[in-house]
Amino acid sequence: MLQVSRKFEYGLHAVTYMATKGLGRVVTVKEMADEIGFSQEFLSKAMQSLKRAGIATSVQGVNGGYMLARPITEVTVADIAIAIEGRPHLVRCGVKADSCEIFSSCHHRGYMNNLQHKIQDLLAATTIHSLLQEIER
Amino acid sequence: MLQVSRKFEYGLHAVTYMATKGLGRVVTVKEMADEIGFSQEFLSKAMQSLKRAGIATSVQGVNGGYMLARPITEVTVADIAIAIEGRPHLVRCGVKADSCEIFSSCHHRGYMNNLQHKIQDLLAATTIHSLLQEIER
DNA sequence: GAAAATAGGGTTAAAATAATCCTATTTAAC
DNA sequence: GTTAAATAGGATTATTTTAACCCTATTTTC
Ligand code: SF4
Ligand code: SF4
Repeated sequence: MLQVSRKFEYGLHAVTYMATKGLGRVVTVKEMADEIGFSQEFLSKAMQSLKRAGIATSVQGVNGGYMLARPITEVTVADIAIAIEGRPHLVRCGVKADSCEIFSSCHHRGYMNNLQHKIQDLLAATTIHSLLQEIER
Repeated sequence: MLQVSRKFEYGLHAVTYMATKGLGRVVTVKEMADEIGFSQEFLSKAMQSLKRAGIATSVQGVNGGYMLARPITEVTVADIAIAIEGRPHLVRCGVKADSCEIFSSCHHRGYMNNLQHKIQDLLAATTIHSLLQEIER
């Protein structure tokens, strides 16, 4: 319950890795996978999600790779979570109303949605910049 | 990602149901399952967890059932989550260190654990009493 | 044209969650 | 004391979600 997905962790590690390499530097998935210690294939999927969300840009072909698309003060942990998992839904009815058999009589929805927004706000409160400072390697 | 388990929702509904019935009243799983619209068997498991955690007490035998063990101002949503799912672990290494292949070189753990505690605090900030008020049926 | 890289569809494997089944025990009522 | 209504809980199965893997296409530099 309430566990972050592996793909999100892959993505977050990739972003902090790229951030330490500087905004202009192009890094390959292979390089990141080796450095961080992740599976290249799966990390590649995470990168594709980050690209689609506009967090990273890619360069194809030989000498290609990924780099951050925006300054690290303007990307939050929430952005990465949303890029990779889509907007989080604490309860299933948020995704699809009729996926819950008691939807019409449920009185908890408001509170749950509230909670969800607060969690999202928590994630949005950390930028990659502040995360790196907190990490202080 | 970050979705609450079904069992937790069962448990939370059961607690708010019992709360509206008053502290002394004994209610059966069958009654709750019918009223709320849940599967009796599965709700029963949730109730057993609530009992073990000291949130509900049970009376066995004919005319038996469950009732709340503590005043609703002293039970929080976090208590229910912990009773049912155990303490939440946002990342797998929280449960078991060697479940993550990059554990020894990971710099994100501190932040993740921090985040986890903040989420737990969010849940702990709502008592059943305040939840009922927020719900205002 | 060869090689190195991203892009991405599709399938399989593993794990977590949810649901069900079944039996034991407790206790009130008759 | 027998029956019926209830909790207690182990065990299994089904379903869903997540993670991993495979394979091919495309892009681009040399
Ligand atoms: S129980 Fe309520 S909040 Fe949870 S999924 Fe169903 S309708 Fe949504
Ligand atoms: S990546 Fe880091 S935080 Fe996540 S499970 Fe592994 S060690 Fe823990």
